[in-house]
Amino acid sequence: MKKLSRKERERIARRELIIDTAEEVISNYGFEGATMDAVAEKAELGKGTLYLHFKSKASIYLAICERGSKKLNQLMSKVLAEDLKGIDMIKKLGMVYLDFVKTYPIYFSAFNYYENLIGEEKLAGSELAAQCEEYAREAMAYIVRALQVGMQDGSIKDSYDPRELGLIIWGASKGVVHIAFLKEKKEHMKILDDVSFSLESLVKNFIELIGSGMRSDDHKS
Amino acid sequence: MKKLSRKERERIARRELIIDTAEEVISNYGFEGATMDAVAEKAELGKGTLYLHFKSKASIYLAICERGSKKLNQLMSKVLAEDLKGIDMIKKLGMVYLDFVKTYPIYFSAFNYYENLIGEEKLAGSELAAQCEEYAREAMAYIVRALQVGMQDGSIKDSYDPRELGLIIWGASKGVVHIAFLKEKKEHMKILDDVSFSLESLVKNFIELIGSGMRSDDHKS
DNA sequence: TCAAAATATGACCAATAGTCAGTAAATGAA
DNA sequence: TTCATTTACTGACTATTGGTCATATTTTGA
Repeated sequence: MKKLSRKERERIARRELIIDTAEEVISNYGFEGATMDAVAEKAELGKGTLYLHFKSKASIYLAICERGSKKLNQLMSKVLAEDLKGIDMIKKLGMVYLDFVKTYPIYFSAFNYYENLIGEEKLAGSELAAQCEEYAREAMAYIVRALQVGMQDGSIKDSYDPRELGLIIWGASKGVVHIAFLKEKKEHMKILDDVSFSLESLVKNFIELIGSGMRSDDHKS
Repeated sequence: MKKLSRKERERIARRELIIDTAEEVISNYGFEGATMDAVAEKAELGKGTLYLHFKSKASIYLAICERGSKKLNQLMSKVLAEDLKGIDMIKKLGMVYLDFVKTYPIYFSAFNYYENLIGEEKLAGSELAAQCEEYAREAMAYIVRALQVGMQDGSIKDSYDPRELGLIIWGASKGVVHIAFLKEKKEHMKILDDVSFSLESLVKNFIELIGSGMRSDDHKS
């Protein structure tokens, strides 16, 4: 048992090494520009070895996506554990997401990559894709939970269906952060150059905007 | 002059044919799966001919993106011409966008494709990319204009900066429609299966939500 | 009528994802 | 320790596909 355990640990370490290296290469060359040969060389492994751990290039990207989802969910779960009004939980979830994107831009890119794959087979029947989906479901559950808390404590209107509202908040948050994020990557997107607001300002105002839309009347300022 | 004009028309027709065919092939095989050979064959042209009109595969995708932007902007400009309260213009712009995405899903995909390219060179110095950017800027201008109308006619709070609010609305709308759109592509995204709302319902509620956030107090129900 | 210019073509090239036959290392029984 | 067997690794090779270019075809206009 000990022996198997060590082998298992080594196997996992190899896998992690590959993912680490892939993140590094992608950071330097982008998702398009990163090649399997480059990853193999940087990890000091033969290319074939990569394929012992991942069945395709897309799989590695999904693994990165999985890492990111896991990390984000950990951060979100902490917010849920705090003693806050529902409306403030929602706000804090928004800020946590913004912070996450700024701290780990590569995971944000990986999420987009993943979403673009949906619908184009490739990830059909993939273990990793299923895991990513599960994490996404979990993240969604946190948002819905916070909304329910808010409806319970009276800080959020209960005229919306929490699941539908959750989906809206999730989508809208991603959209706003996405657009703010594009702005940070200089070059192009001159539309954004006209607007001189920071990512923070944008997200805070967004949270404020939807916040005042969903806040129950007896909590309005 | 007549001769040159005819040649010019033929040249444009060829170009349009290629874009039409590319749209068709992409619809069948996805952006990843579509190959230049497939487009050439379907258009009954030699592959080299494609490169007389477009300098790369990405260029064709950008051309599709440009078409879509143009179309969307036409639809948006009509809304601006209507005699509506600013807040209702914003709502209508949202519905127009939703309708656009449902009617021309390929353009929505093309937009996403375009955005993913931003930052990864490839479209540096591209004529088409510049045109797409210009259209995006124009779309943004419509939203800002509608907000200004609303602030003027009193239907929208003037405590926000219209440009910042415009960016938020634009990003959030895209995010919500995006997530609702993923739902339509069956398979995967089980998170969304839990939620049985239609794209319409989602977008309407979203518009309602941000609407009540930005509506000026003397217009509140 | 025909030479020159413009246009079209597909065989070819380069890059890269993915494979596999062969090699090396680890294991564990004798 | 030895060696057969299993496991892990490798990089040369294949297949696919975006992009090029020498050649062929068509159009032009003198």
